[in-house]
Amino acid sequence: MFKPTTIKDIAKALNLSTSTVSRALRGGYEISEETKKIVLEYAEKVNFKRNPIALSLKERRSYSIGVIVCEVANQFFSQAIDGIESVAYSKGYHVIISQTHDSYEREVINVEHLANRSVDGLLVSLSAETKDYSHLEKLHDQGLPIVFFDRILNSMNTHKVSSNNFKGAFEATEFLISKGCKRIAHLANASQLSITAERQKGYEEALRQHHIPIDKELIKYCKHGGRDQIEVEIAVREFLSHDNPPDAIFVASDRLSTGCLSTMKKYATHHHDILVAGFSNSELVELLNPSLSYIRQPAFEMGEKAAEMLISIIESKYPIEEFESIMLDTTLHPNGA
Amino acid sequence: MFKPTTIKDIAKALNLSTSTVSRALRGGYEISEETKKIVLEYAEKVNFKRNPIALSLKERRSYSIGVIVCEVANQFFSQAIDGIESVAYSKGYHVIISQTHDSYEREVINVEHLANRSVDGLLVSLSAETKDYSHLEKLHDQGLPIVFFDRILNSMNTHKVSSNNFKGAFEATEFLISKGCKRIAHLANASQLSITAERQKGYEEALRQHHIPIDKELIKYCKHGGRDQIEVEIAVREFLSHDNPPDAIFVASDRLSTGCLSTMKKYATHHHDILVAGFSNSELVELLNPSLSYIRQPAFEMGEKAAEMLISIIESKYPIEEFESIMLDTTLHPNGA
DNA sequence: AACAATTACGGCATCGATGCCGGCATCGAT
DNA sequence: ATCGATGCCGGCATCGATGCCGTAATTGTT
Repeated sequence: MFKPTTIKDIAKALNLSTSTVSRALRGGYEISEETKKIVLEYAEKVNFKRNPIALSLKERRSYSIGVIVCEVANQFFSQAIDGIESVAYSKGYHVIISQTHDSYEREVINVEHLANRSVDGLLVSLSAETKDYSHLEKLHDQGLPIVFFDRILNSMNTHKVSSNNFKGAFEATEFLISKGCKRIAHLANASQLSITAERQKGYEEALRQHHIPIDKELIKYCKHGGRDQIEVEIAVREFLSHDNPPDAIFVASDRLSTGCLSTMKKYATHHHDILVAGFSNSELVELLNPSLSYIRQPAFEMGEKAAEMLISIIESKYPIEEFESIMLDTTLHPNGA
Repeated sequence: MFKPTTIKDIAKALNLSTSTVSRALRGGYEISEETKKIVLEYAEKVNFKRNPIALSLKERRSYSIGVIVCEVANQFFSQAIDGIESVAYSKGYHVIISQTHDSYEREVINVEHLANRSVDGLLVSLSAETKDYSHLEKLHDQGLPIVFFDRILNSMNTHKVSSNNFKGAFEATEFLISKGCKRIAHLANASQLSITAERQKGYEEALRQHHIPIDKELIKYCKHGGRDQIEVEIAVREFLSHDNPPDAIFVASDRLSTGCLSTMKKYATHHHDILVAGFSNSELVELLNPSLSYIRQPAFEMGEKAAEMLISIIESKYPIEEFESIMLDTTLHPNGA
């Protein structure tokens, strides 16, 4: 069996009390230099590591933060996680990652699991399916620090980090217009997500400013966030088979963008006539065919910011009253014909 | 502050002892139906959740398993993690993911962190840089269950899950030969990795069987696993600028495959003359240009198997003597001209 | 020399949940 | 009526580390 050395083992071996050993190892004040040296050397020798579980129990904190994302395979989130980890590690926190796969039930289970395991706080990007937020609100009311990033919950009073979705969508749509497109479809994520509304507004505003009518038949939502490829296929094929088909598609997220391209390659004989622009943080975008103009979010920085904010709440001595909402800029990368 | 209800709170509220409450909530034997009902109802009412930290301390186990991978952004690993999670969740275990980014130091830090946090076992895929295995051997000797997957450590006596790298590499190379390629380069991972040796053997055996000489100048290793894109670029550009350049490249891993294509697109004017085949579990492969013939590993199944094996060790009442090595088949997906 | 002050360490309770053991009460049996 | 059996529950130690408090021994002060 796996039995690490404890402070008690050291105390017994050196004929000291556990208190003395503990203080020799930590603060060290009130302990003679001589004893300290003996203890430190012996601890080193037997490869002593203090048990963080015992500490968590006593101190009511674990020095770990939980992260809730839909999936780590999505490059936006894996980049954000890298940002989160870089900040967390430098401040002595461990990161526990949990995937919802855009399922509401998984989100509830994972959130409760992490809360029970005494994470000191939660970084949350909502699942596409989530419409009921009571599992999060309950914990927030109990005092658990929560910071949202990307897919935020506006109604909760806490820190939030997002990118400028309106502007990103606006620029992408305007780019398509500048390329001469007149009928621009919009493939959107689940309608209850914050990012969906913001990006749709950007899309519609760009059309409006360029006097292009908004056609509701050219806007389709994927309510499971494209968790199943088939969901995306159906939507895109409806666009393609429209009486008056679009000459461009603006896609609202990473997974949908690639799903859209796959479908086009599979079914559209003349897919080079349709321009596609979408949100994507994939590192492979430049290699794609059909090509994709893409809006990139500063995922790493968003992760950093979110982690910094969460840790500042965790370590704050007084309850926070004033919460911040940070918005970072996206960048447009034009591509293709 | 965040203070969940404890068993003690319930005991006080109902004027019972903590032992009684505990037994009422759990086994329930020796407790009258009446008391049980009262306790259960009250616990439900105040949303009681037992504290897993306290349990971990007492029971010396956490019902969580640690996973060490180089990076979750790599689709092979994110798929493997999905497999791990599906098994772990169904057996009541939580999964803690840790990324090494193919750095040896990060691997050591993360392994020790997880061991300290009392994971019940570890699923490990080695970092590309790792040559010294003492951090893992020490824990294994202390009795911590460890199962390797993909990038395994042959010298350690434990369960292992891998794919048939030899066969996969052999088939890919043979495919390139069948397309008429005569000078086939090999872009490999760090030389100390198990997968590197196995794949190189498959590559060389295919050449041998088809009477193609093995040219050591056409084999290049990326000792950081392509962590920096520049590492891949240098290797590929050396291939391209060779006096007698290759007409095909067989690439040994996911990240290297995409890095190779990027470099070719960037620097090779006639890159369509060079066929590329490589290991990749990316879902975007079919959309890539230049196109990539790819060998796919059953990542999800590998994760499942590895998790099942680890949990079987953890839950075994007697020390395991006989360890298994499982090997799963890959599939070749031809593409391009 | 007598007392205060400081040094250096041990004892003990604590965090939350569990389980052994011990005890009280009620019931049935002889 | 007395004893054993059983049902039902509380007390207490335990897991590892910490920190308050108590205390012995040594040093310093007048």
